[in-house]
Parts: sequence; structure tokens; C-alpha cells
Amino acid sequence: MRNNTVRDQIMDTASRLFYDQGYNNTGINQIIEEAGIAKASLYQHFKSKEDLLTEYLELAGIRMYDRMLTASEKQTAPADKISAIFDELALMTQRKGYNGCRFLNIIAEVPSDNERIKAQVKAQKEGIRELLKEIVKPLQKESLADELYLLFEAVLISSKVHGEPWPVGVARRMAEKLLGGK
Amino acid sequence: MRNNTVRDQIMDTASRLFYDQGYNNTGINQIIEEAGIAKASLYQHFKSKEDLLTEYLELAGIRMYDRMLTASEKQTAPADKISAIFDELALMTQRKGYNGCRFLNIIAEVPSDNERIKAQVKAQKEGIRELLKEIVKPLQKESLADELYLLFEAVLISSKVHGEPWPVGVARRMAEKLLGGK
Amino acid sequence: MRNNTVRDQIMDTASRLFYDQGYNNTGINQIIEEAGIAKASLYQHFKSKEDLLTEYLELAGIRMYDRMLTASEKQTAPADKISAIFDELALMTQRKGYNGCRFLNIIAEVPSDNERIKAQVKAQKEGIRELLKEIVKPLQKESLADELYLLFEAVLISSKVHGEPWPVGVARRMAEKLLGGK
Amino acid sequence: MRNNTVRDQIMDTASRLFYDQGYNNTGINQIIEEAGIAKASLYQHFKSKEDLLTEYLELAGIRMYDRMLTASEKQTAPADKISAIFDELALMTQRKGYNGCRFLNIIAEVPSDNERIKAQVKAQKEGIRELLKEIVKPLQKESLADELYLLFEAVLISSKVHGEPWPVGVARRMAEKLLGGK
DNA sequence: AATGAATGAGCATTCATTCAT
DNA sequence: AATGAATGAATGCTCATTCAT
Repeated sequence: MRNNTVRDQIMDTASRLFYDQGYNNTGINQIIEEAGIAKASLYQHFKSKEDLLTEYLELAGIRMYDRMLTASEKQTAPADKISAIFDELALMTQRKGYNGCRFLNIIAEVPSDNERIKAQVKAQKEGIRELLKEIVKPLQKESLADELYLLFEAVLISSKVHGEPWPVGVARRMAEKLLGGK
Repeated sequence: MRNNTVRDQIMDTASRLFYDQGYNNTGINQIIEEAGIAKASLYQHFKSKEDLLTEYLELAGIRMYDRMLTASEKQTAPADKISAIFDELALMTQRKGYNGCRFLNIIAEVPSDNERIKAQVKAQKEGIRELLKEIVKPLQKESLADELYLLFEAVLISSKVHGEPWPVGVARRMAEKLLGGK
Repeated sequence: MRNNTVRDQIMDTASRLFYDQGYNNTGINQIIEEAGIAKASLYQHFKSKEDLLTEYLELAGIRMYDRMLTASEKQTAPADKISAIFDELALMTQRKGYNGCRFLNIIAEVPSDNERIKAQVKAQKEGIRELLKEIVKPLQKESLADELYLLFEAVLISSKVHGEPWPVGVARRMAEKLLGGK
Repeated sequence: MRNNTVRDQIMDTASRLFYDQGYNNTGINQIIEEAGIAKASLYQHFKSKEDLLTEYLELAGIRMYDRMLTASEKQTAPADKISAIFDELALMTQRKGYNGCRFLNIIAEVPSDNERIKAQVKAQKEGIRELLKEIVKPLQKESLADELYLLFEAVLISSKVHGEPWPVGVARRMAEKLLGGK
């Protein structure tokens, strides 16, 4: 059981700001100010700003995966599991303050030679892809999981670009068709 | 006929760096150094860094649209036109140095209150969406264009994340099914 | 008879801006923009910004002196002449847009090692002092001119600082007393 | 009890330079160089150059007021108090390096829309005016304080313009007449 | 006489990080 | 574990001036 409230407070603040404003647009100064801690305290818990980013991605990755997993586990049939995932996607992308996918945002911000962060983003996406693979395995349709994955990604990115609800609707109907809806 | 070689040199350098490194990771100093011009010369031609960004997006938007339009115009049947577009997408995303979609990258970098840039990105995407609409209009399938658009976006983003050729392959097959399926 | 309208236009614009905003706060770019001329044209007529300043002071000095001289010449008695000068001072300092004395403003802006400009300001002030000396000479009161001169300066500076009409009123009454008002 | 030697060093250097060269003619770079500190250290203590100016004016205002107050308090009769003040004025304006009144200099430098600084300057001057009012209150001569205040200002500005000792002499004799005149 | 383009030096400010306490 | 102070390097931008045409 953890009691490092300072560390958590830093992480919470950084997460919020990284998401709302972007990683590069968020300075260390703003983080410590809004977290209400001293600058050196931040560096006691995280050895660099990129460290903060790494942990932010890690936590967000777990949360995202769990959210999708949990939603799907409430259903038994693959098609229903996928449907539940699109329900989550709808909630997520329609929420006020939705500012795109955390991982797709970050990968657009880091220099292309930062292999570590890029790998971390890719890993998170592979996790989702795996989850979809697991879910549709019983259906034995080759590449169905990847098709669903592409729709998943399309929803995340297009919802941000357009700021409208249609992408999730269109993608959901495409998914249903793929899953055999007559 | 204009003879603005310096201006062009600035724009070329900025475009390359914005794409390769990201907008925020590219400083004015690097641009002028690589363009081989003085700082004040840059500001003679562009009144701010954001101005440079605006023009970068404008030019990239035209180039992208024209590329897709040109590819599609070499074909007559809607399905062939779409196929040609996915050919272009394959070339684009497999090219060494592919670093994602310029517009999706930028929208992840600008603060969410920068409505001007966000609108510019959205407008470019709406242009592509319109192009797809025009192409499939003869097929009279409601929402087909938007379905193709989502696949288009999915390819752009997933190719970057995974750095692999499968997304364009999967998406292309999905598109063919959408078009060819009776 | 001069017909250098461009030169005049530059001078007029520079004069207005130097007075309204201050010399250091006025850039060459703003001058040429508001004057509607090219940068190199400015440098064709004035070899430097300080040249512009020199001529600005020269013209303003003549204008100020003439204004006071003209006002005083409409009267015959020394006391009336001085009174007329304070009338002018009242008009000047109460005018909307009054931003202090051009010369006192400039001398506060230039580095203290700029002897040329400082001498020019001093010369203008000595001119006014001489004018007052001439006017009160018939009264044969030693140092009366300098006393009036100090009041003159006090009005100019205090009207700016306080933005109120009382300084000119107080100074005028002091002047009247000095001139023998019972 | 604070131990802010760096902060003080910055303030001392800035004060000296602002006075000797003017506010606009003094760059941050010169301040940090002469203070022997890093640029970011300056911004740790003062959030902007204007902040530095505000504090400079504040300190100078206190010092000036205290100097005049202290001088006057060594005397008991109002006329002697005023005389003491003119003694101080003489010392001040004759000192090598006298470059005018700090407040009158600054008000000539700031853009006319900077109400905050203008108010600060005005407040300092009102403080002096109040002090004079208090001193001559026993004499019950209406507007005497303002008359003395105008002479006070005239000395400050004219001593700078002319770089000669006569203004303080002339003004002092005028003041004596105002006070001693039956 | 007039210009648009170009420049080097400088501006105020912020960055992520480290150090002594 | 926590901090306030300090830093070197970089940020985007503006300055007065000059040059080729």
C-alpha cells in the first residue's frame, strides 16, 4: 500500500496537463506550481521530465487497457464484447474535454529519434490489438482483429479532428458488419 | 512571376524540419541556420513562427489533396479510383522517413485553444472526405465515403505507430470489400 | 519653396510618434509604415534615427519659441506679455493628448553621454529663458526672468505628472505676484 | 531577517543603470552582467523587467521622501524646514552624476498607456506635495504648499537641463520670499 | 529619388536541470 | 524527504541600418 502522496500529486498534475495542453506545451514550472510542490521535490521523484512522461504513458496504458478489458468482460459473445468496447469509445470521445488519444498525441510530439517513447506507445497499441485478437479468436476470421483495431484508431483520431460524434457511429456500424450482423 | 528564392528556402527548410522533428521541437534558430539566412530575413517574410506553420499546412494540404486527386483521376470506375488512392497511401506510408500525417501531427502539438490551426487541419481533412464523397457518389451507398475516410485516417496513423506495412494492406482489403460487396 | 513631400511626411509622422510614444518606444518600422514610405527612402532623407530626432527637436523648438513670441507680441506691457504666455501654457497643457514637454521628454530618454542632443535641448530652453529676459527687461528686476522660467518649466512637467489643471493656475498666480500684482 | 544578497545585488545594479542610462537604454543583459549573476536568476527574483522598474521606483520613492522628511525634521519652524529641504535639493542636484529626478525621467520613458507606472510616479510626487502641505500648515497660507512644490519640481528638472547651480539658488530665494514675505 | 530584401546584434523571457542546505 | 536559489542554453522576436536594383 503506497502512501507517497507527493509523488501521486505530481503524477496527477502532470497527467492532466500533458493531456490537456500537450507534453511540450507543459513546463516543469507549471507542474510544480499546480501540484503545489517545490521544484527539487519533483526531481527527487522523477529524474527528468521524460521520466514523468514514461510513467504517464505507463499508467494511462494500464487504465485504457483495463477500461476496455472490463467493458468487454461484462459480455460473453465476441460481438457483444466488441460492441461494449465501442460503447466505451463513444463515452470517451464524446466526453467534454476529450483531446484525442494520449498515445497518438505523444507520438506526434516526440522527436522521431526517441525510440524509447515510440516503443512504449507502440506497445500500448499492441496491447489493445492483442485484446481484440483474444476477443474475436473464437470467430476464426483472419485479420478481423486488425480490422477492428484500425476502426478503433480511426475513431480516436477522427473524433479529435472533427469534434463530432459521427466517426464513432460510422465505425461502430462497420464493426457490426464485420462481426456478421446481417 | 515571383522570384522569392529566399522565402522558398525558408519554407522548404521549415517544412522539412516541422515534419521530421515536429513543430515545437523545431526552433527558429535551427530553421535559419539550415536555411542559411539571417533571423530578421525570416521575419521579413513571415511575421511569426505560427505564420510559418499556417503556410506549411496550406502547402501540404494542397499537395496532399492534389496527389490523391491526381491518382484517382487516372481511373474511371469509383472502385478503381479508391484503389489508386490506397496505392498512393501505400507509397506514402512505406516511404523511408514517413513520420505520420502532417496534419494529425500538428493537431497533437498545438494548444487546444488554438482554434485557427485546428480549423485549418479540420478543413484539410474535410477536403479529403469531400473528395471521397465525390468519387463514390455514383455508387449511391450512404456513408460509404465516411467509411473509406476512416480507413484512410487509420492507415495514416497506424502506419506511423507500428512502422509496418500491414495497416495499409488490411485497410485496402476492407475498402475493397466495401466497394465490391454487392 | 520646398516640395519634398516625402521628407515632410516622414518628419510629420516621426514627430507625432516621438511625442505620443516617446523616442525609444518608436521604431523605424512604425514610422515608415505610418508614413507610407519605404525604409530606404527614410534613410535617403535622414542618415540615422538620431538625425530624425535632431530635426524633430529643431522644428519643435522653433514652433514652441514662435508660439510664445507671437502670443507675447500681441501685448505691450511686460506683465501682459507674460500673462499671454501663461495663457498659451494653459492651452498647451490642458489639450487632450498633452504628453509633457517635448524637450524634457527627450532629455530623459537619451543616454547621459549624448552631449549633442542634451545641448540641443538646453539651447531650446535657453531660448525661452532669453525671451523671458527680453520681455521683463524694462522692469529691471534682477533674476525675475529666471523665476518666471522656473515657473514655466514647473508647469510643463507638473501638468504631465498630475494630469490636472492646477499647476498652471498656481504658477500663473505666482507669476502675477512676481510682476507686481498688488 | 532576510539574506537576499543576490536579489539586492540585482536591484542595486538595476537602480544604478536605470538612473544613469535610462530604463529603455538598459538591457537585461547589462544588468545581469554587471550584477554578475545568471539571467534566470534575475527572473527568479523579478518576474519581468517592469517588475524591476516598479520596485526601483518604490525604493527610490521611499528614499527620496525619507531624505526630505529627515532634513525637515531637524528644524522646527516651517520656514527652516523648507530651507532644509532646499539644502537637500542643492546637494542632490549639484552632486556629480546627477541625472535628473528618477520619477520625472521614468514618466518620460514609459508609453503613455502604462497607467500603473504613471500612477506610481504621480503617487510619489503627491507624497512630496503632502509633506510640504504638512510643513506649511501652521502658516495657514492657502496654496503655499503647491507653490513650493512647483519650485521643487522646477529645481529638479532645470538642474538637469542646464547642469548649472543657479536653478536651485533662484528657487530657494523665491521660496524664502513666499515664506518670509509678511 | 525610391525601393524591397537582407542583415548582425540585441531584446525580454522561459527552458529543464542541479546544487547547497 | 524536501526546498529555494541558481544556472547555461535556448526560446521567439525586433532593432536600426545597409545594399543591390
